[in-house]
Amino acid sequence: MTMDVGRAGLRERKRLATRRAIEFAALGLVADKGLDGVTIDEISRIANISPRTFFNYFASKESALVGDAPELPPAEAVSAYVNATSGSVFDGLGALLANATEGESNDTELLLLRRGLLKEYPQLFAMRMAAMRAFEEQLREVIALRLVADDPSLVADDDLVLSRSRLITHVAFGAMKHAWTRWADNEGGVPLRDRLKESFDELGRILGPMGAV
Amino acid sequence: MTMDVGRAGLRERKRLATRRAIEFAALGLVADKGLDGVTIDEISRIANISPRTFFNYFASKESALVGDAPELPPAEAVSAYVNATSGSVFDGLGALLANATEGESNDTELLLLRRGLLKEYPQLFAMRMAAMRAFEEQLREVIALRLVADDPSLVADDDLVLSRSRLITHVAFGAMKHAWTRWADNEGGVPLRDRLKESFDELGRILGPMGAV
DNA sequence: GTGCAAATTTGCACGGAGTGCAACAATGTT
DNA sequence: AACATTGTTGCACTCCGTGCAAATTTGCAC
Repeated sequence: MTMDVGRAGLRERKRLATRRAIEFAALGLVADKGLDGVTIDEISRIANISPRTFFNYFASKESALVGDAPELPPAEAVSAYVNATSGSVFDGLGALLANATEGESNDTELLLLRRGLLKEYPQLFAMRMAAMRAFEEQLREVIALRLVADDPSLVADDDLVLSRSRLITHVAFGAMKHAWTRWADNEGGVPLRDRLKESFDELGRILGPMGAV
Repeated sequence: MTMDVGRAGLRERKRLATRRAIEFAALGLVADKGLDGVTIDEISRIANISPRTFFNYFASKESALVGDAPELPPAEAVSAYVNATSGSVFDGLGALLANATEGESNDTELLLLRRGLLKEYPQLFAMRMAAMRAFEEQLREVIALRLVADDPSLVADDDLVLSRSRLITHVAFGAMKHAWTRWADNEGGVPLRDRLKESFDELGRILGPMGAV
C-alpha cells in the first residue's frame, strides 16, 4: 500500500546506477584502449561489480557499448503520421524517427562517447542496427497502417501491403543510417533531428523526379 | 616455369575442397541441431580437420555459415551503368546487384542451405550484411561516378557527391534486402535476379510520384 | 526495528571460443 | 633428391558466457 512514494524505489534506482556505471566504464575503457584491448574483468573492476554481475546486465561487452534500441513515439504522434493527408509516405517519417531516437533520454555524456565508438567501429554500428530489429518491425506496422489509410482498396491485399511496407521500411532505415553518419561526422554540431530531416528531404529530391526522366 | 599446367595446382584445389567441406559440415550441422547446438569441434570432426585448422579458414562459426561477400561485376557492366543516358540512378542498379550476387559461383547445394539458415537466423543475415561493408563502399564509388556523369557540374562539390552517393547506396541496399527476403520466402521459385528487378521497380513506382502528390 | 519474502550480487566450476607458437607434413621447384 | 614454401596439427593459454547455490540487500508489514 505504501508504494510509489519515492517515484521509483531504491532497487530500481540502484539497478539503473549499476547499469550506467557499467556502460560508462565500458565506453571509457574502449575509447582508451580499443575494442579488443578491454576485457569484461576490467570493465567490472572499474564499475565496482563482479564479472558475474556484468552478465546479469548485458549479454556481452558489445551490448554494453551499443545502447538500447529506440521505441516508437507516443500514440498521438504515430496516429498523426498514419492519418496525414498531405505528402508521401516518406514525409513525416523523418520526424517520427527523430522522436523515437530522442526518446533515449540517456545522458549526453554516454551519448557522445557512444557516438564516437559507433563511428570508429563499424561492427558496433552494425550490431546497433541489428538490435533495432524489433523497432524496425514496429515501424513497418505503422507504415502498413499508413499505406491502407492512403489507399483503402489495399485492405484486400495483405501480401502487397506487407511487401510494400517492408520495402519502405528498409528504405527509411537507409535514410536513417545516412542521417546518422552525417550526424556522427558532426560538422557544425547539427542535431540528429535536423540531419534526419535533411536526409529524408534529399531522398525526396532524388526520387521525386524519377518518373519524369 | 612449369606452373599453370593443371589450371590451379593441387594446393589450391585442396584448399578449396577443405573450405567447402567446412562450410558444408557447418551448414548441415546447424540446420540439424540449431545454431547454438553446434560446436567448432563437431564441425571439424565432420569436415575431417583439426579444430585448429578450422580457424585457419574462418574466424568463427558464423563466418563459415554466412559465405563470402559479392564482388562488383566486370568493368564493362559497371561502366555501362555509369554512362547510361536514360533512366534514373536507380535504374540498372538492380541488374548490377544481380550480376554481383550471382558472381558467387558457389554450389547450389551450399547456396540453398545458406539461404534457409539466413532466413531462420536474423543474426546471421545481419552478419552477412555487415560482411558486405567493403562491397557497399565499392558500389558507392560506382554510384558517385554515375552522379557526376549525369550532372558534370557536381565535380566541384565533393561533399555533395559523397553524401548523395551514400544515401543512394543505403537506399539501394534497402531494396536489395527487400528482394532477398522475398527470394528467401521462395514463393514460386522466382530467381533472386527477378526479385531484385521487382523490388527496384516497386521502389520506382512508390517514389516516382512523390513530387506529384 | 524485527522478521520474512523477494530480488540482487557474488563465487565457483565448467565448456566453448579464439590465438600464438613450434613441430610436423604435404606440395612446389629446381 | 634436395630445398623452399605453404598448410596442418597439438599444446598452452586467456577470455567469454552460463548454471547453480550461497550470501547479501532491499521491500514490506507488523
